[in-house]
Amino acid sequence: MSDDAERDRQEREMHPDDDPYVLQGRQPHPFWAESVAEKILERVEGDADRDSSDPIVIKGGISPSGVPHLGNMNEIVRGYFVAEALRDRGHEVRQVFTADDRDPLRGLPRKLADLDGNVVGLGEVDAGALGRNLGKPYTAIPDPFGCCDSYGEHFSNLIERSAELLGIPVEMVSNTELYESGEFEDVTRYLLENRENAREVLSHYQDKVDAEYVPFNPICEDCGKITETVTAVNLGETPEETTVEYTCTDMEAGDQTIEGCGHEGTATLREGKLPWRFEWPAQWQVLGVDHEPFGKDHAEGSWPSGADVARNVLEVEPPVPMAYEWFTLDGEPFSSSSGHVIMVQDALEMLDPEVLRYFFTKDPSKSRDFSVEHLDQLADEFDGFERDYYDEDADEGTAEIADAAYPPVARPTVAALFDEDGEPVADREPANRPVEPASRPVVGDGQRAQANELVDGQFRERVRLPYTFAAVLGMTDDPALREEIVRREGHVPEGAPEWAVAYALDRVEGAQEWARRTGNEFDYELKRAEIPDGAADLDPEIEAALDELADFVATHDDPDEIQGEIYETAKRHDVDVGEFFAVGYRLFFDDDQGPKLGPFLAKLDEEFVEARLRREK
RNA sequence: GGGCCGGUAGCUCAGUUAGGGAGAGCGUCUGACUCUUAAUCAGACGGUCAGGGGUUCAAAUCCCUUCCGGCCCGCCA
Repeated sequence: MSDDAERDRQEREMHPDDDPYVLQGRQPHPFWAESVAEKILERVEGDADRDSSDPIVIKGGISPSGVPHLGNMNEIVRGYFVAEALRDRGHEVRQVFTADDRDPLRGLPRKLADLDGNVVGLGEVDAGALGRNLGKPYTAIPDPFGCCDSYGEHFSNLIERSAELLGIPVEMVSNTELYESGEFEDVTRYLLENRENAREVLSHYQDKVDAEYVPFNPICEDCGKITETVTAVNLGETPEETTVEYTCTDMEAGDQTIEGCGHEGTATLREGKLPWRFEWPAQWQVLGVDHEPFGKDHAEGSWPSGADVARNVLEVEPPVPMAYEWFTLDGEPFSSSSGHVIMVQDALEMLDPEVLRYFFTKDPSKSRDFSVEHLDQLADEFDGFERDYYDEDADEGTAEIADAAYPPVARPTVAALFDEDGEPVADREPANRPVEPASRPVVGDGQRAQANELVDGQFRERVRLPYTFAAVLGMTDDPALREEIVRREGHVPEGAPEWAVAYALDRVEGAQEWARRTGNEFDYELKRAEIPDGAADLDPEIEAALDELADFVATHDDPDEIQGEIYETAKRHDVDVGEFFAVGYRLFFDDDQGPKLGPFLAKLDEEFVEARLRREK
C-alpha cells in the first residue's frame, strides 16, 4: 500500500450515523431490537420527503453459494426482531431478503445440501459440471440436484425454506432478477456516468481502484463468465441505450485463476453486475432500505465504503446499520464449504422453533456458541425466559426483556397451534417438524392481533416438559404411556387443556433426537430385541432374586406393588437395592439408570417382562 | 504492522451504557427423604471479572498498556 493511499484512508471520516456498532454505549431499551427500532424511527421521521404511509424496509442478504447455516440466518432473524418491534409500534414493515445470486461461483464447495436440508458431499452430485461453471453467476449454473432452475435458485429456496420453518415472513428478491428486469439500470447508468466520483470515493477503501476502474462487470456473451475488463463505456441517452465494451480476461479467485475466453463484446446494463461495493448501496437505493443487519466481516470493510458511496456518490442516506458477531457451532466457526454447519432444518429436529428463535434474541454484539451438546441448557433457559414473561414476580431486568422479546418469539408458534377461530388445531403432526411446520408466519394486523391475544390468553396454559425429561420419555414410543408418565410425575397441572398436553409431548421427539445424536445419558432405549450383553454373568443371589421378581410380575399388575416388590426381593436375597435396580436397568435398557422401574414394567407386556427377568430372551 | 469486536465460576451466560454487595442456571461435592424416570429438597465448594498499571474514598465497569480469540485493512462477497 502506498503512503498516499494510507493517508487518503485516514482522511476519510465516517458519518456519525454510520457507526455499525449501534448497540454500543447507552441504549434506550433493555432489548436490543427495540433500541435499533428506535434508531430507525428517528431516521424515518427525520426524512421530510418520505411518505408516512410507506412501509419501513428491512433487508438482509447473502450469496446463495452453499449450505445456509444458522449463522447465515442472522441476516433474517435479527431483522425479524427489529421488524416486529416496529410493528408493535404500529408501523408497517417489509422484510426483504436479497439472494445475491448474480455473484460468480468462485470455488467448489465441498458440501452441498438438498432441498430437505440433507448435507451431501460434492462427490454425490455432478462436480464436473460445477467445475466448468466457475466464474458464472449462480443463477446461470445448473442446479446440481436437478430440482431447481439453477444453482442459485436451489440455495435461495433453501434459505427461504429456513425462514418459513421459523415462521418469519420474508420477501425474497433475486438480484439477478433486479438486473434482468432493468430495475438496476438507472443506478447502474448513474454510476457509469459518475464513474469519476465513484472511483474517487472507492479508492479511499480499495487500492486496486485506479484510473482504469469501471464500476461494472459485464457477463461474457460467449462463455457466460463475469468479466472485469471494460474497454469502453458508451453512455446512451437512456439506461437501455447505454452499453459497455469488454474483453473477457482471466479472473483471480482466491488462489486460483478462472480463465477468460478472450472474447471481445458489448453488453447492456442488464448483462452484467455491479461490483459488490456498489451493488450493496445500489440495493439500498432501489429497494429503499431503512435498516440492514450484517456480519462483522462487513463492519470494517464493505460497510464503511458502502455508506460512503451511498452518501457521496448516489446521494442517498444509507440504512441504519447493525453489525452482529458470528455464531460458532460447538466451539468452532461455521463453515459451509467444509460441512461444519447446522441448518435450521437440523436444529428443528431437536428444538422447538420458539427455542431457536429465542437464541436469536440474545445480544448480537457478542459472539455466541450454538452448542448441540448443551441444547438442554438452551431449552431450560428458554423455559425460564417464558416464565419471566408470564410470571408477575419476575426480576425487573429479565421481565423487561421478556416483555419485549417473548411475543415475537411466541407468535409464530401460537399461529401454528390455533386456527383462525382461536381453536386448537386438530390433527397436528408434531413428530415431523420440518415437514409439518410448527410455526406459521403472522401476517397482517388481524393475524397479529389474534396472535397477541392467544399469547396472552390461551397460550398461558401451555405446558413445558423439562427438556432432559422429555428426552428420557423417548424411551417408549407409546403415546399413552408417555402421557401417563408425564402426569404421574406431576408435569401436567390440574385441568390442563388437551392441546396443552399434546403440545408438551411434542418436545419428546426432538429431545430424544438430541439425546440420540449426542449419545448422552438421556438416551434411553428399551432393548426389546435381545438381552444386552452387559446383563450376563450375574451373581447367584441376584439371579435368584430376578427369578422371584419374575414370579411376582406374572401374578401382579399394580405399578406400586411391583415397585415395592423390587425392594422386598432385593432385601430378601441380601442384594443391595441400588445394585438390584442397576441390574434391572441393564436388562431392559443396557444402562445403569432408567425410569422408575415398577410402573414401567407394569406397563410393558407381561410375557416379555417375565422372560427378560428370567434372562430367557 | 494498523483498525474494530470480544475475553466474567468446570460449562452456558447475565451484570459493563450512569463506578459502590461478583451473580444465575447447569455441573461437582455433602446431607436428608422406607432412597432411583430430568428425582426432589437443603447446604457447600467453586472466580486475582484475561494480565499489569493508573484515576478514585470506591473499578468487572472509566483511562493506558500487554496477552489471547475473531474480523477487517489485497481480491471477492
